[in-house]
Amino acid sequence: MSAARAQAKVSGAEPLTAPVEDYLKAIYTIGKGTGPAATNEIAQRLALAPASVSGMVRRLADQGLLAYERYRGVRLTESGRLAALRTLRRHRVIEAYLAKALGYAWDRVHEEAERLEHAASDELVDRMAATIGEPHVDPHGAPIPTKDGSVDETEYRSLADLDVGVSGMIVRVADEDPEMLRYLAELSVVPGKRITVKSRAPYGGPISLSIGRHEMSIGPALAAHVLISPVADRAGKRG
Amino acid sequence: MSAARAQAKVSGAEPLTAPVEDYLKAIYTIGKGTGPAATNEIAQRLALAPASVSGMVRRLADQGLLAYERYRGVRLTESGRLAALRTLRRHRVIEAYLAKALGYAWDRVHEEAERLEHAASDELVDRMAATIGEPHVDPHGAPIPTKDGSVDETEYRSLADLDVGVSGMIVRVADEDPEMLRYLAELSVVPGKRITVKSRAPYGGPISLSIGRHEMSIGPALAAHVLISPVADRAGKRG
DNA sequence: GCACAAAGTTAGGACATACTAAATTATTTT
DNA sequence: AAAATAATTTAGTATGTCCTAACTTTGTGC
Repeated sequence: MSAARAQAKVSGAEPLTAPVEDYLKAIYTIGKGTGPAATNEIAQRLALAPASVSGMVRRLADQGLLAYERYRGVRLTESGRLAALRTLRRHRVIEAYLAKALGYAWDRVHEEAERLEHAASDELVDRMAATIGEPHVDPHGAPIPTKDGSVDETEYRSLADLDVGVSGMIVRVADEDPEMLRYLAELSVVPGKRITVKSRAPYGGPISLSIGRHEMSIGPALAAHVLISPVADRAGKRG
Repeated sequence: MSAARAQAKVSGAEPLTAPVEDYLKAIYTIGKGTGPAATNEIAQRLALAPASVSGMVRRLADQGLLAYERYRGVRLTESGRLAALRTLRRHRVIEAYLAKALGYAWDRVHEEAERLEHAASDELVDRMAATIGEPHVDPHGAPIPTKDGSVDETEYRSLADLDVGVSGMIVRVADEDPEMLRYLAELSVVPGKRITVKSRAPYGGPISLSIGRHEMSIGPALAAHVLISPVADRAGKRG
């Protein structure tokens, strides 16, 4: 497990607004923590006009949350990264809590968490986490940052990239599209399942899989949203 | 138990903003549901300048949530009253849930609920309520409105108004001041306790009480925040 | 290396919410 | 009923977040 650690600079910060937290989250996930994020991509992820993003990133840069050069995209500063991780922790703990303590279906937790993450205090989130046994991942397999800003940054391969014959453990699926999540659950494509790629049709054709006794085939667009931790198969071959 | 019922006019409403919900809640509690609320009182309760309230109530009136005549105060319309009750239900269910399911102290639930009430969906609130057994009151004894907009509107007498010798059951205490709540808890002045007024000093002097074996005395300002359901005492006398 | 496309920014404006200061209306006192 | 006081509103302004339209910069293809 590769973990990134952050110096806990105790910003004397007033609380961030909901839109600001959303920007930071988006920039974090685009840049995978430290990388740059393009204006257009931020805009797309937040469903905003690019012009709006230009304005906002300037303000966030003034507040010291971003490093920003005109026309060059943005990058989180250390304090911006920590703020993003706090929000991400909130979001994922809330998702896990809703699923485990309140019986939410896994395709419904994202939307609810998306609002609650801006209103829940750190104390509430910590109590939720404690109540359900300090989970390390949310219901879709996304790692939950710790209070001090550590997070598992292992990069997994997507199911779309696995070679034929390779087996792996499903570790994570994309969490935003409820319909997709329901479909995946129907197919038993959920974190923790062992999966084997049986065959792949060329030119974007279907990928055939087996999970336990079940056989199925899915398109590459869907497969790209399923992340896999490779494990040796019978022949000792790796992905 | 007197209950007020409301015709569930299914407004095709976009969700209300947090400030709007706060205004409606304030107006509801000032007017006890149907009465008028003065601009100044709304302003005081929300810690805003009166001028800000004038502006807002006009917009709310335009939206059909309030009946408003310049210089005459406001009154909730039926749809405004229902919206206020929805928020109040959210708030109180959340308070009860935090206390019962997550171990929050009763002096901390208000602040957390104050933020969550604007972010929680009806579904979440209903699940919370179901999980803790559909409570009828929050941790401070305030009645929880039902989903269809009914609420117990019984008006109780405050401890400050009880005559000497009278006994009663504590049904509710004011919920906003954490320090006061901690003090009351220390004295066992909590909902459900049987209380008897032993004596009252004149000119705003202390009120002497007994709760079980405990004897104590408190000032009238504090007593005013404790609501009592009168019960016959040994002599059959009533408050 | 120039022209065009893509990406990004600025300009100007809207809306919700808040403020202070000044004006107005309502109420109370004398 | 006039004057004084209290309550409320209007006027003008600020901030945060968003928009569209027009402009500028960057990068690509020849």
